Amino acid sequence: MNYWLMKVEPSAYSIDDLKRDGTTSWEGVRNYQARNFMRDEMKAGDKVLFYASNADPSGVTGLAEVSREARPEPKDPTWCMVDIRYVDKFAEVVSLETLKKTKGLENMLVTKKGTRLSIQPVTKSEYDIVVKLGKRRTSA
DNA sequence: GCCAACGTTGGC
DNA sequence: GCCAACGTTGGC
Repeated sequence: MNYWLMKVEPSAYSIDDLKRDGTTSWEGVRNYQARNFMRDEMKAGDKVLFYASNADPSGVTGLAEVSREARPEPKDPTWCMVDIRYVDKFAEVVSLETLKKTKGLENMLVTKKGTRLSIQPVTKSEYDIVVKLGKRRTSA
């Protein structure tokens, strides 16, 4: 079982879109490193942190899981896509700022400056911490 | 909208 | 194979 973080701009596709659609094909990745993660390491059932970039605030907005392993994109077989399935929408965005200041997440790639990789591996421990943050409701 | 950081391209 | 120029990403 592997754990991932997948980035997308909410203007392109949001957790609400995924909730509505149930599953979606993750197309359009045009980065070799990200493609190789999908092609070589993503398995059905892997857990996904759904991350909104260029958002207000940017951060993890919910959870998904890999429902179908990588296959070539029909129109552009150099690249490939997986399917992901909606799992949960967080009550509140776990913002990048929160990720940065949470103990145990210091090594997450997304918190590091200049990391543009749109699909990133995360550890189980990092995944669990983010889920805990996302499910926690603020008392305010 | 700005701009730093990064990946890719292409001339040599 | 180097590296400058260019395009893109993404936080702010």
